[in-house]
Amino acid sequence: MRMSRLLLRTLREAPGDAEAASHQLLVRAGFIRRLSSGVYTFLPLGFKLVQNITAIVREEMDRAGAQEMLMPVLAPIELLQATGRDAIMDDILMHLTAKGGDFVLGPTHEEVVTTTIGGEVDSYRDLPLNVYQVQTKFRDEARPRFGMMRTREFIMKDAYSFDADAEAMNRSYKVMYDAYCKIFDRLGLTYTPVVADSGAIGGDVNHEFMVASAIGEDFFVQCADCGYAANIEAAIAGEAADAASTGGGDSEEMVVHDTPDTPTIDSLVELFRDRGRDITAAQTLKCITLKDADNNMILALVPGDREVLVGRVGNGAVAFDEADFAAHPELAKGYIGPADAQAKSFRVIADPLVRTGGPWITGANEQGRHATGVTLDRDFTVDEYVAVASVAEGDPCPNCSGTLAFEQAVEAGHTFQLGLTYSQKIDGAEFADEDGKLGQMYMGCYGIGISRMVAVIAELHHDDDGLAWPAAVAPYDVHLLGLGAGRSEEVRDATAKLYDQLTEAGIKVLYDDRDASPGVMFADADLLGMPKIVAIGRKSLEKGVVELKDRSTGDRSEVTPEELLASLS
RNA sequence: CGGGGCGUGGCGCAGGUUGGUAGCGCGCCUGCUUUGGGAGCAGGAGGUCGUGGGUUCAAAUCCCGCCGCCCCGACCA
Repeated sequence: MRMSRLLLRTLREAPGDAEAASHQLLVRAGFIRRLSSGVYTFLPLGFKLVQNITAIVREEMDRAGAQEMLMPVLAPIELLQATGRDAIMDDILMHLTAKGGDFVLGPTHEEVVTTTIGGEVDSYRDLPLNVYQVQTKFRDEARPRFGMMRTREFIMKDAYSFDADAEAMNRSYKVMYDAYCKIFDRLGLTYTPVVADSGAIGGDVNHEFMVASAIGEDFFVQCADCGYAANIEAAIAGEAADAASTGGGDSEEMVVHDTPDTPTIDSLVELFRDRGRDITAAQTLKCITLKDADNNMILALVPGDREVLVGRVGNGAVAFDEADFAAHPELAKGYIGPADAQAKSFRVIADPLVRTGGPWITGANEQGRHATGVTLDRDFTVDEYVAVASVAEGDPCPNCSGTLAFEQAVEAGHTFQLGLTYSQKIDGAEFADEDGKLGQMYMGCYGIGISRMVAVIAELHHDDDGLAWPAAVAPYDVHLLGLGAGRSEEVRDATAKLYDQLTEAGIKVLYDDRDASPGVMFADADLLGMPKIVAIGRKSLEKGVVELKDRSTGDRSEVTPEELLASLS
């Protein structure tokens, strides 16, 4: 490709509203342009990148036995209603009313694929089956972020496996899991598969493929000793977690203190420190009021330095909202304690850490008052122990004697074992088994955000001068610069000749044939980030060589055109 | 959805408190010179100052509403 004809405008300065390095560089290098918040155009160079990433994903999907197809973007709302996801995913669904009825723009395709495959598969002989597509998805994200990292319209590869039983589903899952590892290896990403929470997709076993990054929206924990890795939402700390202690011993009296304006743990800790008592958040007891799907009231207890993972409570539990507190004026919001909670119709659940810690500093159930020396089984009782506390850096590993470290990361892919979650709710997802009995298909689903990969790879592969694409995804293999070609016929001819030779050899070349100054050419080449930069100028011509620079390593060498051809083909 | 910030040529910004016919750098066009790490000179094009209303002789500037964008949080297959 001759640069003089390429739709490309590089920017010397980053757009003022771009924060992440990948976002700034992708815009500066002319790969993407924003149309609206979280809605982007891929310009020619950016689209080549998308195509290259997609090609790798396709190869590995095909190799793993998955078959590519293409489902509609439009999904009838009735289909989502059948599984209840019209409500579950309500806040991200984009609706569209058309002559044929009400639709949503597909945010993911479990329902569509289940009904489609259900209609095609009637026998166990048709299974196992794995289908995939590469398609634009729509999610009305509350907050698009960091350029291509989180957008409202994005390209995704989603695959779905169908099996006759759980064991076969496990095998299909393993094949996909391995394929994902190959894909991320080939994309030049350093990743960690972690045990994850299944969220709105549902199902049991699932893994997120995490890429460590300072702009990641997720955190996972990892044990350096045994390799255990889990999203913090799914992570469970080992039993031997150190007990927090107020140092007062079991005999510490319960004392109520006036603690005005301390509705949060932080403000409480600060107040005690101001009063000369040096406490930490871990010595306080966090009491969170919840209600479940049957409107039962639950009080969840965790040490004050932890969060309550509401999803672990079960039965659709959610935190009290303002209306709930308004309906229960006897609860002193911000000063709730566990004392006599059962008398207020709470079921008290506590993380096991509550058993090993204490005495606690916690709410005294009166506005502006807290109690110290609050002791388990003397001042309050627990109905059930559930691991509802978030893990903390340094917690013991659940699998070995190591400790857990935190890592910030981007979710690059996610694989789920869905089981019968969808096939039970969608009509027709049945097949005749060997005995002629009807069974339901065990499903798995597997997603990779293709357009997000553009941002993730850019985050990992750039420096102060610009992007540095891995060879496997780079839009072009070689960026060829004709230094001063505008005034030197020799240089122009030599560069054009090399361009033709390289192109004939099957090498993808971006040829800078613009009448630009050498500085502009070098700067743009570094910004665009093709793996090899080859410069020809009067100086190198005199020596009969070309200058070769490896964009990633910065290594420079002088080689003859013949040597260059030989090394690249 | 809560908090904060910002909307002025394609991009980055100044001007705004003190109202008086819009400016700088980059980019773009023409010409000449220049050419190994974002060239110089000269000339030129391009702006409903997000939008609607209000105050005023006069609004980019002051007041009110709305829209959009970014960051933090909540949320997030």
